[in-house]
Amino acid sequence: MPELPEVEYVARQLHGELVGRRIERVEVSWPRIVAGMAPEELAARVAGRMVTGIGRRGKYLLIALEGGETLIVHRRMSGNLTLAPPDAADPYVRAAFALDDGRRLLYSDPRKFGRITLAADADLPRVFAALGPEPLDDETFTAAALAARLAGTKRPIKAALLDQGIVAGLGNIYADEALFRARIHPLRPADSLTPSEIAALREAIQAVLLVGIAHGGTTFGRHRDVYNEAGTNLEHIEAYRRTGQPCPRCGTPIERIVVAQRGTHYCPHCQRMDAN
DNA sequence: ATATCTGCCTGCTCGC
DNA sequence: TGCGAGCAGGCAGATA
Repeated sequence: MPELPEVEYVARQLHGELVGRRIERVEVSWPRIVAGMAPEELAARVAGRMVTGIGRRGKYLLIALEGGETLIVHRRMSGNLTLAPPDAADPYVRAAFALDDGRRLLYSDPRKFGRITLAADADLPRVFAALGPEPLDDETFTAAALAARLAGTKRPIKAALLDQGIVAGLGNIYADEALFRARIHPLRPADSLTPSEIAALREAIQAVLLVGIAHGGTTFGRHRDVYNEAGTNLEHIEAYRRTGQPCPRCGTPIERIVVAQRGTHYCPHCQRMDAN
């Protein structure tokens, strides 16, 4: 699933490919992909505009357009953004952006969970008001800030990490990886973490995200980059979906439990319920 | 208000 | 071998 690293990697690629290009036309083949307005309205407001910048907030990809509006793309479970050659036949394309150089930026999504919308730049702070800090921003994502958001909630720490209001951009893969790296049991009540554990968790979150970005993201299922290439970060995954396989640190078989309705993978030896 | 549950979707895996 | 059931899971919206 596309999480922060998968979105960030694609954002960096798109920066080089799209900035300065003009979007001449938008074709939507699955109307519900467009959120907040009719597909025809989005198409009309985007057509003819030049791309002025690419950004990311949490798992949201931002395509800034001249005229003060920004396309917001969320790939959810199975969405990909690719610059396909003209003959590419993909039955899952839900929207296509025709560029002024003849290429097309395709949004492909079998599950149809993804969403594309358009917002005025002035409204972006309000659109993302509920999102927590960017985990790779050292100014806002401090140990103190993380501690403050975890205080007062007894939810399992795994559930808290999946809450985009606590920290933006983590999904099931990198939440499991961060907890494994920080040696924290996923069921630990969020408000029971010690200051040193919170500091370790913060470091672990940043580390697993940076490793993910460096390897083009984790391709477990369908994630592809802009050039339709799979990411190679699966080789660096230590816990997620490794049920029964040996822990890279101690050799104990990785276990799978369900936390907050989601498959959760951890080492029962390295990640104990009692605080370290 | 906060925390948990349901629906959205379809490709894939598993068991009979 | 074929087929149906169940799983995967981010997020909006509903419910407790």
